[in-house]
Amino acid sequence: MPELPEVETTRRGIEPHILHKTIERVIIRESRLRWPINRQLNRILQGSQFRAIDRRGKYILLSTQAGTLILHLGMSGSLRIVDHNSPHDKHDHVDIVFSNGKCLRFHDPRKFGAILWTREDPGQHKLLSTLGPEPLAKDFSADYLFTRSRGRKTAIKNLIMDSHIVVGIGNIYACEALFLAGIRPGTASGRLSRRQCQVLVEAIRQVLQQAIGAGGTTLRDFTNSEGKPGYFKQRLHVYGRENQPCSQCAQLVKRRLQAGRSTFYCPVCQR
DNA sequence: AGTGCGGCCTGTCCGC
DNA sequence: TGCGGACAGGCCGCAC
Repeated sequence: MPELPEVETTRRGIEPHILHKTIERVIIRESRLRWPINRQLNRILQGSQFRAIDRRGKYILLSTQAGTLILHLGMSGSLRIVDHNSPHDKHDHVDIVFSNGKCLRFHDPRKFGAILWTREDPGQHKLLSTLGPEPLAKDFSADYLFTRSRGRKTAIKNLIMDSHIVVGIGNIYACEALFLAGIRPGTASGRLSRRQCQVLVEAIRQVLQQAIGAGGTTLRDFTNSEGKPGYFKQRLHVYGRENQPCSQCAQLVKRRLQAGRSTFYCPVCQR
């Protein structure tokens, strides 16, 4: 589900409610996520506080003095702030309960998400150490993308969805950024010109920033930390719009499968 | 090293 | 109504 804008929306939403709040207990109802949750989490976190709420790519990092909780929402995960006694449903797998009666609740029907504990610098963790740059940071530049795409035959859409190249871009925003940049999603990465890399980097930044501003995209079930949807769906140009007219030229938007994922594009505006 | 899949899960929707 | 199959905001880990 969540790409960078949804994860950032979630991070901003939970931060004021959990930063520097004392953890009373951790309730694990289902530990079988993508990787098993550490069963000692209650013992580890009890009595401590989160001193920073960060994001790296699609990971949310909750740091205590002793270590860091690494959260990933997978395809269907969400985090909400609720009262500790609010009734839970069958996919509410974990509660982190604070002494002020508030609760950070992890919900994930498909269980592709993850909750991992590490005592090390999270940047050194196996899952994070090989990640590419943040798309909104300076080191994600036209030069960088041009260099990394040289010699690559893989489609440009797949390349920008590869978190080892650049983090945070999933299926929706890859399609949207390529539309804004006027580039066919199936173009071999190595054939992009320097100029096209420049345009694409700017398009990625633009679409992510605007989506963050709108609180993310809700297609079906994404909700923010207050349980409310994001509003970027209304501003999608191609994603989910197969056979509907392109917003620029009225040609019908096409859908095709790329690496097993649906790709949407305008055959006229994207070359 | 780069590329392409299978697999992890549950839910929903669509056609028969 | 029931049932099978396709599909869904991700990504690791494995073959080739």
